[in-house]
Amino acid sequence: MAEDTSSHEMVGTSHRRRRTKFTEDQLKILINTFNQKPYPGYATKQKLALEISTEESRIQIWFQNRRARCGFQKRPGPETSESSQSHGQDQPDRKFQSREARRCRTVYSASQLCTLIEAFMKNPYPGIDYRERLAKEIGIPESRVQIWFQNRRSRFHLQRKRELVSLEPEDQGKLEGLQGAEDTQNGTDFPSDSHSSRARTW
DNA sequence: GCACTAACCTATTCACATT
DNA sequence: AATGTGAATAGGTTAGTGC
Repeated sequence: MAEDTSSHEMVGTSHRRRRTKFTEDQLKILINTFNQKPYPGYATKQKLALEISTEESRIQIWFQNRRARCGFQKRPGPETSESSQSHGQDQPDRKFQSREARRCRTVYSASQLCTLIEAFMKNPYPGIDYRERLAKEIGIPESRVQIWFQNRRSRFHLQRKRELVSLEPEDQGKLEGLQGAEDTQNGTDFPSDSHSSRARTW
């Protein structure tokens, strides 16, 4: 109970969301659903969220963590069902998975993207407070902002990898050295203030 | 301290629209 | 068909909470 968004006043790098405490009843419902459907679709998650009065994104995280704890290690596989034998080695149980529909794809307007990109260039690891502010500003749920940042960072990393591969060996050395040096959060160097050259293909 | 677990991360894949 | 990108996933780490 030490939280509350004012405990640290920070630039936004790592201020986490307040930890959710599920009640016994909530957990009962979650576990029950999990036992029947470890990979619920969006509709199920929404319904659950309503039922136990929490956000859908919390349900999503709970299922992720639960699967990890329960040792799930196979995706349910694309809903092609019978067709994917090529790598269908040892699906645990291919019953429950005529996969339910995903959340509808969010379509961002140009101005929303502009705001997001600008924010990303300032800070690729925004804390909960900043994400919420941003979400409010552009009128989309905070969970979407979080996912957008995740995808953006991933693609940034990917882009950098590709660059490294295409560089001369000597330049690679330089770059790698640099990386090690300014490594911030997770072993990466993001543009902290000025984004470099390519910002727009992804 | 330690165990448990929500929150968060990267890397990868899926899915679908656009080019 | 290739590309771009939001959504979902596995698997890992960080950190709050309760004992």
